[in-house]
Amino acid sequence: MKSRRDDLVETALNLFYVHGFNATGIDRILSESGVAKMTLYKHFRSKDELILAALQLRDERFRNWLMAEMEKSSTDPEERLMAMFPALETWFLGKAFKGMGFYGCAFINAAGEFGDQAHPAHRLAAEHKRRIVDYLVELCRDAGLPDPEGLAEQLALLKEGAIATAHVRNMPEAARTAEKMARVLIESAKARRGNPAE
Amino acid sequence: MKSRRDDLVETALNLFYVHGFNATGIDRILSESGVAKMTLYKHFRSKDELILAALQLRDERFRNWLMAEMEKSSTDPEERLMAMFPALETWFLGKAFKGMGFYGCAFINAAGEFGDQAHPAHRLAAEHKRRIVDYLVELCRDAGLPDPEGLAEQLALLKEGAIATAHVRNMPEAARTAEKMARVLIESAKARRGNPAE
DNA sequence: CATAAAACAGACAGGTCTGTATATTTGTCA
DNA sequence: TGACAAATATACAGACCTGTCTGTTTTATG
Repeated sequence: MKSRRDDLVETALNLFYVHGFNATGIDRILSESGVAKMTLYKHFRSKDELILAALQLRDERFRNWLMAEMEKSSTDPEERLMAMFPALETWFLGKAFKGMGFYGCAFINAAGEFGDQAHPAHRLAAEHKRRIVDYLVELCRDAGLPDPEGLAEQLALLKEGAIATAHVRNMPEAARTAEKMARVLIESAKARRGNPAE
Repeated sequence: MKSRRDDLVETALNLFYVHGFNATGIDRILSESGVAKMTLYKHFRSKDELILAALQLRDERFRNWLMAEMEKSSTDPEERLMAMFPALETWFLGKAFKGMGFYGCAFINAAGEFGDQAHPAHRLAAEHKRRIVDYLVELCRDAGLPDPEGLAEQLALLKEGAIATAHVRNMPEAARTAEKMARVLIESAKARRGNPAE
């Protein structure tokens, strides 16, 4: 059972994602969700709070989707890591979230609009990224890969690069580029296991 | 001799970069640049045109800076490629452009606010990224590296990933992560030279 | 069914935004 | 100095923005 609050946050997330935060007025969110203005301000103190709620929903939904994609691919941790990249490609192609095309990463976009590191939306974006890195570290550890923290940071950086490239340049194939790079980097890390010369 | 138009575009670029495009009103650009409103609309038809002019200035200035940083590092093409990453780090630390802190990539930010691929600002962002890739391809070729186009795309992807990571998570050290990755990828490409098995 | 909470419609205040109009001042160059 | 172009200040129109207020209707629950 979806509450009016859920309708609101859902609609807000979609509009913010497609058109940006500052460019999306609450009147549009209200008319598209069919919710009255007073109801909005009963649930949220301000538009900023609605933005935060939308980003929290996005964080939860995106990470759940990504982890599910990775985990359904295999039971092997290393294969699960590599499964991140085909998952990204389906996202880039607009096939990941129903009724929602690809407009880049909502959190990179949020950090762009709210450039100040102290802004709550920017902090939320940083948290989102950190949570994903944490998950990758876990998988690297399970896979028995050397320097799991360092390798997870590398894979996360590939993910960010693929997202930015796919969106700005309209190049969904960036996922495949990142995939190839990940393979090389993981093999290189393995080759240096116990042989960390240089 | 700087014209009023230059003052306008310069101030606009700074404000757009720090606060975002939609969040920056013309009145603020006018008051900070000390230019009258009618002068703006004599030089530009609309705010959108001013945004495009600011992004064009940014494109020119950023690429000139990056290429100069890379070229002053060495005469060897491969070393020049690798010099991109220390250059990125000085940027992330706010030491690249005087009086201008680091607020991510202006073009990633623009693509975020103007999500539609057909929007002129988004297209300009894509062009900016393509021009940088072109330069990297050229360097890869000069360095005699195999598959220069593919390798340049990889290095560009590392650059995007480092930028996004440095900005969203406030991690300037992402430049060093990307640098290490680049070294591995270049060595791997060389090792497969004439031996493109698998 | 009765009652209370929730959501509704719609107007409105106060501010900000882009863009225009008008009239005055500044600067340049002959 | 005189003439012309450029930039200025200021006011304003019209739209949009967030957030508030009032009163009505719907919905859920006992």
